[in-house]
Amino acid sequence: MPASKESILTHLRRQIITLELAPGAMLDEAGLCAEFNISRTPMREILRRLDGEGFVQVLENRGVIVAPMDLRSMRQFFLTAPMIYAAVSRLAAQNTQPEQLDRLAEIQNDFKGAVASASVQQMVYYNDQFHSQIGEMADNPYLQPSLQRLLIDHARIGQTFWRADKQALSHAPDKIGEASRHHDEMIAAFAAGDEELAVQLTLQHWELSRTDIEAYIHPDPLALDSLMTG
Amino acid sequence: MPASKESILTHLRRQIITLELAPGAMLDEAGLCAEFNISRTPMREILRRLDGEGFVQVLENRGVIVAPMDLRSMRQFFLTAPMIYAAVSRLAAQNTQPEQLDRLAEIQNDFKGAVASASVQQMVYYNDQFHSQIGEMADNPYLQPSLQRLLIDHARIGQTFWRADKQALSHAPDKIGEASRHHDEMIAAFAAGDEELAVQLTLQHWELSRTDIEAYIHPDPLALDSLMTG
DNA sequence: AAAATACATATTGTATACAAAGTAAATCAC
DNA sequence: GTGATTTACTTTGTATACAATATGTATTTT
Repeated sequence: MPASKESILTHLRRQIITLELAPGAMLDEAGLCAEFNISRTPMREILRRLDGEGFVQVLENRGVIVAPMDLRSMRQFFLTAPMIYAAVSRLAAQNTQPEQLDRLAEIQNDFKGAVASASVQQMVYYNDQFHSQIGEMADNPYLQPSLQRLLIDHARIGQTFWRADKQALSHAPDKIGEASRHHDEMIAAFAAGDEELAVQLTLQHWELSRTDIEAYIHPDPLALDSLMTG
Repeated sequence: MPASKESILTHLRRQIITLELAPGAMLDEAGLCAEFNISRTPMREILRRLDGEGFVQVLENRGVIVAPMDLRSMRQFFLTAPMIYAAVSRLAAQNTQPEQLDRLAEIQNDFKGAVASASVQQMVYYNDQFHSQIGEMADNPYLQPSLQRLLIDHARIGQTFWRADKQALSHAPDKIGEASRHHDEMIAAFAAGDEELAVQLTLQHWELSRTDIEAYIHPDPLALDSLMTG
């Protein structure tokens, strides 16, 4: 039996943000059709839709690739993310519906489960879901598409954030725990409709992620120093 | 001979932002196929793409409609537009490439031509192109999709802005002329790489548009007053 | 007569066959 | 042997036939 289009979309989106499908990787149309038991027409529609959402790029007459991550746009990412995240959080705090908040808490629960089971892929996935849900709550059709694009690359760029192994955890401050605590505090801020707190927490959360990513891209020069002098 | 997909996309986008196709209007797939001499498969692809860009909505098993304009999202529009426009202008001032600036000047020329010939549809179209081009110059893949969505509704909501007839022009301040002057000054600011000026002009430009739209939605209550007392 | 069901019709979604474009390999020229 | 051109093959794009879903009308039932 063929898989539903919606489930295929969800599946491919998850594979892309967890890096199961590498940026720039070619997607084989025929192969995907076989994998999900559907014909080319609906599969092509799925791939075009993923293109519209920024997950893949359709190259005319030359197939489909997973959206590449060039360092060129990295700078734009760092400039744009805090602005959009803050704006979305503020709106979410203004507009939160009770069921949406319940859903957010549910996702945060799943996220904690992923942390407990040390599954990086699930952490990445549920963290993405968490921030997506805040986008839903903001209920702003103009910001939504930019937020989604930021979240795709944030999930992929920030992958290392979640890869802290046991050794690192015992030495370094528990970043994952801190991120999770932010989530809990954000839920409380949304519940209270406290815009300012929501924004403040969002920026703290961003800062945590940013420093980690920058440390990865731009490792501490002292380490290099000791290599040269030692 | 069948029309190219690109030309059909451009055509439909133009029809939608100029209100030639009304918000919420049903689009007849078969009719469009006949009109452009292509089969259903590529036409469906075009419609899905327009959905991804926010021009239309594909309703599962129930056809395609031009993206509706509900008053619900109007508030979000007013909240979001100045933030995104300002951010895009700043980035554009930072990144402007000479050829891009030439193209911007070219569009502004076409825009002035539209003003001279008093063609509202062309004014709407070239004004949209002008601001789209600034988006190109900003070269930020994360902001681009939100900007595009804002521009779709800005073009449609602001339609009345350009409909100032000769009578109105002789009495009221020349808003169209002012908007055009803003465009010229923005080109100069981009050419000089003057971020602050570009942002300031963009916000002035927005303010001009905003007051006009609000005056239309929310007419001067004094007129109502005189009706009641006279 | 009003409501509900069943049928006919129109429209949308999917599968597949065909056409066109791109890619790679082999042949030919130099 | 190297480079260009032709040819075979693979992959993508388009047309069309078929299936499924929705809609509107007519009929039946109460």
